[in-house]
Amino acid sequence: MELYRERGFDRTTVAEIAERAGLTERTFFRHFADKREVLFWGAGALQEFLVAAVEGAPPPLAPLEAIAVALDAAAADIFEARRRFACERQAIIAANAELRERELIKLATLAVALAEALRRRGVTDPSASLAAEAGIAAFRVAFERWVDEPGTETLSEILRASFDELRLVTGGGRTEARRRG
Amino acid sequence: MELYRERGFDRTTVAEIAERAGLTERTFFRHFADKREVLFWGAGALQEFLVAAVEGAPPPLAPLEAIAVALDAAAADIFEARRRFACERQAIIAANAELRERELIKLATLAVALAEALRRRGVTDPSASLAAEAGIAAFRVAFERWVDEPGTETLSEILRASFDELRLVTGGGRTEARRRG
DNA sequence: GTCTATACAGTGATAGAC
DNA sequence: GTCTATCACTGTATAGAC
Repeated sequence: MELYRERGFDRTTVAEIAERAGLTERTFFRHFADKREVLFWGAGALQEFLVAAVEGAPPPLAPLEAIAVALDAAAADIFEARRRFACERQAIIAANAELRERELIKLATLAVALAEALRRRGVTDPSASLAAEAGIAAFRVAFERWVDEPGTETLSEILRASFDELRLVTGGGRTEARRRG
Repeated sequence: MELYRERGFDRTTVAEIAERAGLTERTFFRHFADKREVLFWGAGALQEFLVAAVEGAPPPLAPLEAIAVALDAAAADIFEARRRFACERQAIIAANAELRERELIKLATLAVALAEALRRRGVTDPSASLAAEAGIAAFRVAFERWVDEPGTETLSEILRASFDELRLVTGGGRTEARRRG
């Protein structure tokens, strides 16, 4: 992370990382499948957290609501406490195309896992996939705003607004007829 | 494409591609930024088509409906005629993690472009981003089913069903109360 | 015996100089 | 278009820790 921040991702060699960590290059690759993976360490734990939250959501909740509840819990319990780290990490990722690719595949994997969790709740496909994908989209939009804007709004709050917008935008037929509330 | 199909993406070297095409390795990299980009040639044209379709959609259409109309046009005018090619290409991509990453970034780029097109229609953010992302999710789900199932259903038909499901799944409050129709 | 690290020697994608 | 360097990543053989 230090090196990536200091000189940028592609100006950093694995040899340098290994040296600063006091390890050999080969050992680095034993811990991380590739140079990018360093930045995606927490992804596994986050996914487990969210899957458990979806599975544990109150039974009467509709698919998208179960996803919303899970993401909201992650926002409050995981992200809020690590805002500075999340911002730095996001800056590094945003500056590099390869890293953005990896980020997208992590989110796509997450969506697949959440769809599976929904199926375990009895939701059938394609509803399960669509709810998971749409929920992740709402999260991404919220996360971006949270990271970009220095405001005092919590991720939870932004996330709820994002889900409201999602329901609005997919809800109506012609024109923006409905109103929030 | 031949080589990727014959021996797989990562068992194919750029030297081999260049040789079969009667070019030097360096020339290959003059045409394609990297080894993967070969498979994503049409992406630019598709994006232009969709952006134009969104901008040209009837003004009273709500954001998601404009996206749906555009994707439907692409399904009928572009994809349906190239089903065999689409399937082969998808098989190559599905078999390789790096290629799946590239595919996702292309779709994400497309979503951003469609969101911009919506903004040009007067839709504000985050509605524009959410409609674009949700629409792309519906398309992806439909495309997968079209490619995987050997049925006679057209992509258009599957796509419409996918959008119906999306509206359903994001529409209700608790439980799957509403019914299709 | 299993786990974790190292040393060493490639292969092949990609960038730069000309 | 050619030549060449860099560097991510892999295969394999080996050795200490528990």
